[in-house]
Amino acid sequence: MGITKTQIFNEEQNDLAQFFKVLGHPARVAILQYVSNQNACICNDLVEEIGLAQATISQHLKELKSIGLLNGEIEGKKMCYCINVERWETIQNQLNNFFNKTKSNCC
Amino acid sequence: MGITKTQIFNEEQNDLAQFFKVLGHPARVAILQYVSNQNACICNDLVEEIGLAQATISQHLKELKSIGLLNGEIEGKKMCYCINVERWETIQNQLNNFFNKTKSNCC
DNA sequence: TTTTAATATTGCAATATTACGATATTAAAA
DNA sequence: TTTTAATATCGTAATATTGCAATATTAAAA
Repeated sequence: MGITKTQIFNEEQNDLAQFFKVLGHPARVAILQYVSNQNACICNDLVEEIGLAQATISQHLKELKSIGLLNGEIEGKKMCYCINVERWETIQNQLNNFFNKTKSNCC
Repeated sequence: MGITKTQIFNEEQNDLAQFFKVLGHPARVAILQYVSNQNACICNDLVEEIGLAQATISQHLKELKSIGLLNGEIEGKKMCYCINVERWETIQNQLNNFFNKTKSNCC
C-alpha cells in the first residue's frame, strides 16, 4: 500500500512519528546544522553548500517549515531561514519525554 | 527518483537521519511504548494490541532491530522482544547532542 | 510422528518520497 | 521598463515504504 494507518494510533504517537519522519533525511539534518551555524540568517548558499538541486532544497525546507522548526522571512528577493528556537525546544522536550518514559524494560 | 543521495552527507548526518527515519512511523513508536510497558518480555500480543497484520508487525520489528533498539530472544516458539537499554541511551544522547548543538540561531 | 501456534519471509499492489528540469513569481538592479 | 537573481511550484521518473495474503519455518504439544 504505502499508506500509513494513522487512524489506529493516538495523537501522541502520530505527532512523535511525524517529527521523527521529517528529521529522518540527511539533507534536512544538514540544513538544520547549516542554518544554525550561520551568524547571518541569509541562507541559500544551501544549494551550493549541500549539493542538491535548488528545487530539491526548496522542497526539504518546506517540510521543515511544516512542523514549525524553521521560519522563513522574506528579505527582498532572498529568504531568511532560521530555526524557531521555541518550537525546537518543545520538540526536543517531547522526544526526551518519549525516550525517558519508554526505556524501562525487563531484560 | 526516490533514492536518497547519502554519499553527499557525512556519517553523522546519515546516522542521525537513519535513527529518525526508523522512529518515524507511529506503529514503531507504539511498539516501543508497548514493549517498554510490559513487565514480562513475551510480546506479540503486539498484533492484537496494535491492530496491524502479523506480517506488518514483524516487518516493523525488523526495522527496530536494524538500528539495535530492540533485541529479540527466542523462547520456544515465542519471541521475547525487549529494548536494548544501552543502545537506547546512546541514541538518546546522540539526538540530544544534535538538538543542543543545533539550536543556536540569529533571529 | 502429526498437529498446532508463533513468527518470519515472499510477492505484490497501492501509495509516498526523492530528485530534478522546466517554468512561474517577484523584487531589486540596470 | 527590462533584466537578473532568488526562490517556489509543477510535472514526472525512479525508487522506497506500507500493508497484507499466502506461504515457509520451527518448536512445543498432542
